[in-house]
Amino acid sequence: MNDIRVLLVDDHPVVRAGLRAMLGDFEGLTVVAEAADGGAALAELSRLHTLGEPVDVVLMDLQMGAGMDGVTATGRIKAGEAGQPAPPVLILTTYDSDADILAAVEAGASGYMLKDAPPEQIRQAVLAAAAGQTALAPAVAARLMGRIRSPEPVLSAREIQLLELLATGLGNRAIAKQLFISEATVKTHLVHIYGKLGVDNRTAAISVAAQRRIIRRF
Amino acid sequence: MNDIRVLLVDDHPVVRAGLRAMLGDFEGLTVVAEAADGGAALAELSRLHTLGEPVDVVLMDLQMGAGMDGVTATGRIKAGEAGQPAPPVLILTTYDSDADILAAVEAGASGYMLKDAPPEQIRQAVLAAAAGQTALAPAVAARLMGRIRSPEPVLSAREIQLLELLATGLGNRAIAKQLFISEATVKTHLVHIYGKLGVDNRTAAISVAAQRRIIRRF
DNA sequence: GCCACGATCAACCTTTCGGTTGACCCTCCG
DNA sequence: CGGAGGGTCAACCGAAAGGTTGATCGTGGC
Repeated sequence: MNDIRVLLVDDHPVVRAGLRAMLGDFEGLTVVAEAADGGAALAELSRLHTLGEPVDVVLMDLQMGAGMDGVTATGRIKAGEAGQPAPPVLILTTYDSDADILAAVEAGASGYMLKDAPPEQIRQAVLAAAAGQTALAPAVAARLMGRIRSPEPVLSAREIQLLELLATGLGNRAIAKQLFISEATVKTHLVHIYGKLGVDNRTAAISVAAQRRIIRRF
Repeated sequence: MNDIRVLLVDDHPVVRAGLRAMLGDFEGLTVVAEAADGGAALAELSRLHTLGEPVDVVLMDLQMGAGMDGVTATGRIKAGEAGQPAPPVLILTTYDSDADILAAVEAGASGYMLKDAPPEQIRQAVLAAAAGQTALAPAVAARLMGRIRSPEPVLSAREIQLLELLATGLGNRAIAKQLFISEATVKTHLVHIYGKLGVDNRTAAISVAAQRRIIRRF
């Protein structure tokens, strides 16, 4: 049986070397290419596709320095920009905030692992992704489960998106412009957010959201 | 001539594997031990010291999940807790905020590299550290120079105190009550804080202060 | 088909915040 | 001694944010 062909996407040479060494030690896995950001990843995928050497799994970081970020890249891969059929994308990143996880899942990622995971867990996730299954880190899975049957009110994806802009210090007008909606809508969302988080102003909302890891920590 | 003996300290197995593979490819370097956090690093150093196999360079991450962070560990190593003479500590991390760099330098680090650096640069830095020299990533060096030329305005203790209450989501009235001062005074302080941080509202102030680690992160 | 719900927008009003000016007191330091 | 700088307070004004009501639209479930 042929090896599972993996593309590594991470802006840190150190991490790429680590994954190469780590995955190379396993039977049945081969790292066929690497990319330092989302744009390079798309190019690599296209190149390999036209060569008739398709990739079985993309292992992708989310934060990528200056280049195209992982969520954007995942969305474009899934849109078929680098050839059909689009390979499964397994996210491998450092953070596990609700915002990151939701964005990745919505972009079409088929798994979400954390970099502090033991090697064997990462290998299992790659195998699962190659088999068309979904693989979530235990911490991530727990977080998603908690979202489903939690007594606490659940924030919608849009509300979380707003919350993140809020945390950068933008005013309502600026947030409205960023999201291409009216200021009135921003205010409506904020009222909902305040209600769900049990606060009554934007700074308190940021504080609570950061503490509950609804948004990425500063 | 004997190899330079390196201790790796990083909470991510992936990163440790990468550094091990990367440094192992170079002549004159040997990774003799690894640790997943500051506490384990101190233990490893002590153990190797009593075995008569001292470490020449410690390669240390700053953010270390749950365990002891890199700055604290560096300080304690330099205090001689893991045996004298204390080996040089080279910081290898993802972030290059002023607060991180300054804290590391003050703790006694003899270098500060970023994880997105090319392998050769990291090798050079390890060699420099082993030789008792200082090695800074270009981006880090530039940042330090910039600080000297135009030193950032310094927040007073009272202003930082205010900033911390601000970050909990309190309004001006509540902050005033908490500090036993009038609301007018709170507003005066806020205007000063905004000026020093280069922002024009309280949420942006929190964002900037958290990023520069003027206040503790959420 | 209808209902629930999220997302969108508008109008209105109250409260808070941001920004300014000017003032007083204290301590540290040259 | 006298200035510099931090901390305190007041009054004022315009801008922004908070809060309410009500409405439309689309999607997904029953």
